[in-house]
Amino acid sequence: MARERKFTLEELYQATKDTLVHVGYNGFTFSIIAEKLELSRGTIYKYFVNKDELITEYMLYDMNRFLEDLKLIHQYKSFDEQFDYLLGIIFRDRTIQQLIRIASQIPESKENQVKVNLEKLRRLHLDMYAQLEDFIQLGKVEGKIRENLHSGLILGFIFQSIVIPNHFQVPESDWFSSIKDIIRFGIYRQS
Amino acid sequence: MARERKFTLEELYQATKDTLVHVGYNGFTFSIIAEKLELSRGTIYKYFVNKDELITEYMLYDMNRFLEDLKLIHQYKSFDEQFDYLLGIIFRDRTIQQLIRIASQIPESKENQVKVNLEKLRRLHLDMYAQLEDFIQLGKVEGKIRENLHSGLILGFIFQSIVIPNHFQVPESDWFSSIKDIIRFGIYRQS
DNA sequence: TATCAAAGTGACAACTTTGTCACTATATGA
DNA sequence: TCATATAGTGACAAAGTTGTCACTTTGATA
Repeated sequence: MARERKFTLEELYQATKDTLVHVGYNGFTFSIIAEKLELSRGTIYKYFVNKDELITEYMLYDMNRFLEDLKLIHQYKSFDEQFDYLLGIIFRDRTIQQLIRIASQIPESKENQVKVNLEKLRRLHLDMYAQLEDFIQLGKVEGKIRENLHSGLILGFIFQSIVIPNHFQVPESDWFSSIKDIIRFGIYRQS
Repeated sequence: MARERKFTLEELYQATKDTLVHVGYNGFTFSIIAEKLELSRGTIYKYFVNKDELITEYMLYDMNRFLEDLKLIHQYKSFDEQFDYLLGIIFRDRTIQQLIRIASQIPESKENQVKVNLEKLRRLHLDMYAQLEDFIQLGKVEGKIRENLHSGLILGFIFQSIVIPNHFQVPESDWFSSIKDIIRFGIYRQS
């Protein structure tokens, strides 16, 4: 009983993600999205009251997806296996921490849905951090990682390393395994 | 023979840097700068034809300053000393690679001065890379760092590590020495 | 094949940002 | 104290962005 839609929610979210990563929160406009999806700008307003609502809805979607993957880390019992698994999912989803940083730029909105979404995002972020904290603790209990390193620093290292730009077009799998290697053992030759 | 200026170039550049880091290229406006310096917007146009010229002039200034510091690395002969020195200046100037990323967002301008500045910036960036490449080679020749690691990855690792956000307010000097430690030896306990 | 619910459009007003310029202010020294 | 060079201002037009809405399109189904 209705006309066919010209785009799917997934396409819209993909365009939102690409645009956010490319031009940042302040460069994000509905015009850019409309052009990418070959729509008129007005159409997007049928689904989202403004850019903050679109951006936060997309972020919730993507963050939930990432958290589902993250929670599967418990399938692995040893720290080494968990390390491999975690690095794999972060590498696949390289934008996650960039999005977290962008989320913190969204101004306090009077739009109620945006407020609610930002609150939910904050909770997801805490949940994510709790999962990761468990992972670090396991590493310390197993004696795999040094106890004197602050876990916030270790996690920061992991997330930042993953997004090092591969300017020299090193093949993806070599690049990825070198990153894991550096995180584990650093750049110095073992004496 | 003239009226006193309400601001110095250093103050203007400082405001430019803070604003760029805070809101990104697309969020940058003369209004924000004018407000910070308690000026009218029109005043800034007396000195810079538009935001791209201000931003690129500021970046040249800051990049040149950083490169001068970087070149002093040759005062040190051993890789270990160079490593400490380099990490120190990058840590002091945490914004450098963020600025490099922002520079790549400035659109091709028809304004001639902006074109020239962007070209100069590209050359400075290459010069910087050449210096850093020497540093990595020294480390490999001395047998300090592993030869199988791509130097682009090592440098990326160093620059990204420095900007890990210190959410937990770990004292600056502890934070800094832990970062150096992880870069050298990774997060795993040495067996 | 007529109906109608959902999808899409583009023109409009309100608002913001950008760049210009005639004008005002002030420190210096003739 | 007055001439003048440089600094600063705020009002304006042009351009871009945001949000709204009456209208058109389309496809399923009665």
